[in-house]
Amino acid sequence: MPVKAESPAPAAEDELLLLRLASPAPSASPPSSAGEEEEDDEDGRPRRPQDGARRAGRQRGPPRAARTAETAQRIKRSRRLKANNRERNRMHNLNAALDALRDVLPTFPEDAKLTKIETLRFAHNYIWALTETLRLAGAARLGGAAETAPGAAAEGSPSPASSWSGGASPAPSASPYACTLSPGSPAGSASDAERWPPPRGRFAPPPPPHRCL
DNA sequence: TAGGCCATCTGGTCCT
DNA sequence: AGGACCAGATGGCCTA
Repeated sequence: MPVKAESPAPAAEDELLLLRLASPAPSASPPSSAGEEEEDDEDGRPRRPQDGARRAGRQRGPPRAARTAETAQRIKRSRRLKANNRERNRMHNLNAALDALRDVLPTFPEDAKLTKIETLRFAHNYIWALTETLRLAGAARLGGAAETAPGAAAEGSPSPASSWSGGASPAPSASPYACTLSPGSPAGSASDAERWPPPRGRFAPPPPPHRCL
């Protein structure tokens, strides 16, 4: 399965993150927000002067107001980091689900990795094709010979079983894969994002005639 | 080098 | 209040 080594192991990843966050990384964060908080204290806690020091007339550290502001800043930063962590995990979960989806989708060559958008579109079409196959098989079992005749499938497209079985070469001619929307399709234009088949020689079932993602 | 894809950070919004 | 979800911004990597 074509899973790119994209992220370190979760535990190590967290440590990496902490390391990165502990030192102001030059490239890790966008300029819009990078300067927002500079605080990378060693311990992350506001310093509390010893009792003796407090009496010493000379105040050590920033004045009280500054300290509370600093604390607020620190709390804010801490929450942000936690939110970042959650967001990262969320996206990792999403990617894991996407990988699981990739695993059950046939591709050619087998180790080709579909992009996210391709995976979703392919899955959509694949499900449609499987559904169509089931429908036609059921119809055939019921003796609907006329319905299984070539070209009798949805809108004149060939039977899915014949059209995309076993790594058949994808586009015979442009139209069945081009996703140029049958009439009434709600999807707008067949932009480059909707090109079909995908450019890297992937095996792809025909898109459903009703609508393209 | 431009463009596509991706991971990450971030702030806003909604929900529990 | 805190977490989930979302969309925008940004920078890195890869390929044509």
